[in-house]
Amino acid sequence: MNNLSASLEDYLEIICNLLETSQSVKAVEIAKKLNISRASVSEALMKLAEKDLIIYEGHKGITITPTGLKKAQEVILKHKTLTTFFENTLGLNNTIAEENACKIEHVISDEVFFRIKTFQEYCEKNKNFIEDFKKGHKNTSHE
Amino acid sequence: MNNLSASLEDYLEIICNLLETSQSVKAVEIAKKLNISRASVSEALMKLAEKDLIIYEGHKGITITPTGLKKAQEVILKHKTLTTFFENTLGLNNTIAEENACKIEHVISDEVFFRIKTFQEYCEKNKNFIEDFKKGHKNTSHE
DNA sequence: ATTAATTGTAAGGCATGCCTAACTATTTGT
DNA sequence: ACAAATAGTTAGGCATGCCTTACAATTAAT
Repeated sequence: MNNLSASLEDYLEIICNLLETSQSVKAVEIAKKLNISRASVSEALMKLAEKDLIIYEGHKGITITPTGLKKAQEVILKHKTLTTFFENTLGLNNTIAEENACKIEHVISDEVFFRIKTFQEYCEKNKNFIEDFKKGHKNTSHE
Repeated sequence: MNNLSASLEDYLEIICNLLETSQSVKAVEIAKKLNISRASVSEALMKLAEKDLIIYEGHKGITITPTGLKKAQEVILKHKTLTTFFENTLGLNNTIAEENACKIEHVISDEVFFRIKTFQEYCEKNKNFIEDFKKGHKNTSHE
């Protein structure tokens, strides 16, 4: 009962991102962001609150708990690292990189994730190697 | 209605793999392989048959159609390529590589997949670069 | 303060994908 | 050929996660 579904991880991630620019988030903002109904968001928020990942008080808005923040940051780190790897190392465009990171972040294990992170950093230090690779892919990387 | 769920892709993949060693596959073999009930397999096979990806005739066994084979091979290629990338380039052990490939193969887009494939081949030609990277990870790669 | 607009909740539905239990059909062994 | 074992199906359940519709609560505007 401790593990979050891909769906709940997404909610948490969005809440955390929205909280960076405003004090408290409203359910309707999430509904708009995810393009789903207010009712579905309401249900999901109840589940997150039950797991003590957020504090949800209806019209008063949503606040994240320390546990929730930790979990959200883990997902966000996966998201960012994967996006960077797809863009900077593989040379793919941002849209494709984001879309794929969004899905893979929920299924990748910590071991593989951290290894990709380290590898990405290693590649960052070896620009020549990556530039040579990217030369064959001018098409997709900058459309 | 054309897109396969991760679950149905898994069934198709296993059917294809089992067909390599025997003429026709039985539902019970899949149930054992996936560790799920015969009833669940039965349902899934009906769905695959309805989509014309397999020919299913109960006790007579399962046969794959050309369309089904094509789809299965796509998934299998993703699976193999990802596993190889995780093992040979990132230096992770086979179990972790397989587990992650198994999940990512269902959510990764073709663009990202083909780029990883090309990148993996590029790395294969530049052993030094990869060997230097792997030197820091003796632990996980060969336990 | 009262109405209107916005936001949130509850109820009932649908699809996926798994389960068990009970039943049917087929195959195998003697 | 017939009983036993094996394989497959059906029915009813459960959880997730989405939907719509209708209703309730809150906030904003006049």
